Amino acid sequence: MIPKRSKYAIQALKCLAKVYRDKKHLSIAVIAEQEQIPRKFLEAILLQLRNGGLVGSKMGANGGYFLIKHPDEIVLSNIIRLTGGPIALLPCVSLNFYEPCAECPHEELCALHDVMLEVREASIHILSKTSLADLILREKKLFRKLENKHK
Amino acid sequence: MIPKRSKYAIQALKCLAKVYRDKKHLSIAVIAEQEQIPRKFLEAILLQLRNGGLVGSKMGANGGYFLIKHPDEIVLSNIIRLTGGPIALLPCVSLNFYEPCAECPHEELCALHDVMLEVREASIHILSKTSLADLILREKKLFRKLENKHK
DNA sequence: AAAAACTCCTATTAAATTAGTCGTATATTT
DNA sequence: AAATATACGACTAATTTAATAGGAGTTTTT
Repeated sequence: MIPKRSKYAIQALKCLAKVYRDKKHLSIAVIAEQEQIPRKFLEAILLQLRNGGLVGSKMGANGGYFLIKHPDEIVLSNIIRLTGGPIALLPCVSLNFYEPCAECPHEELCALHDVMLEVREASIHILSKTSLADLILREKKLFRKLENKHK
Repeated sequence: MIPKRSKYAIQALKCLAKVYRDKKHLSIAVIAEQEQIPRKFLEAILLQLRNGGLVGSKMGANGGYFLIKHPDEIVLSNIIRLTGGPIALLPCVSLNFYEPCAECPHEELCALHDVMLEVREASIHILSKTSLADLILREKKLFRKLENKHK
């Protein structure tokens, strides 16, 4: 399970992606209300995303946050790593949060390690081919699909 | 990340799988020492596995735990679900621990839901094709591989 | 210049989950 | 009966995650 933090981050970034082409920025308060995220919690998350280089901010009245990268370039694995932590199921197969297993004398000999590596690869493959732009596009498609059903 | 519980469970079951054909049973104490798992913690885990129908137990002197199913039939997804909980990255795509997202008005319209479903399917596919027997076989192969390297 | 609308930053608290422990009852073998 | 196991419920500790509080610093609007 990814933490709520990460889910909130994805939601917030999706909002920002939707106004990207207009070069608009959105304030914490606006995003928080739109996405039903606790204001102060969202604040911390956006700060994290800023430090991670995904978003920029503008201070002062009429300020807010905006995407630095194109919505095509921001992928889910990226967001989750910045906010959530490991995607891998075990520390010994995590790229960014690696820790050896206490008991395992040789990682090379551990079959579980191997299997968990496979799982990680499969998960990351999907999560890093899906960008914010993809999410939005996909949502439009889902909407049209549902519309047609009701006709 | 799966909890330690689940990793301990896999280790313990692997031990039991290794003595399966001899119809032997192992005591908590023996497994705990062999695998460096806190004794009492392992006790709780084995109980969980027993309630889940994976192992049986025999009380009294010379008692212990043993596999009920064949090592071929016990797969990782099974073990993790019994001890750890969800494999899915979000509650809304979990088979056994499903909970709807608070905000999502229509799950059918949520692209994230879709992506996370894909991830779950990919993970479960791997985890449920890998059995205890596979793990052991795989470990033997890895060992031989390493041996050949050193020749 | 002052007020309003923002972000920025640090610290704290609250809640939930996970890890691990203790004591005792109960069953089985020797 | 003594020794060796599991069974079980209650409890504690540690860690992580979620959320809140308060105010300092910036920029825009009026």
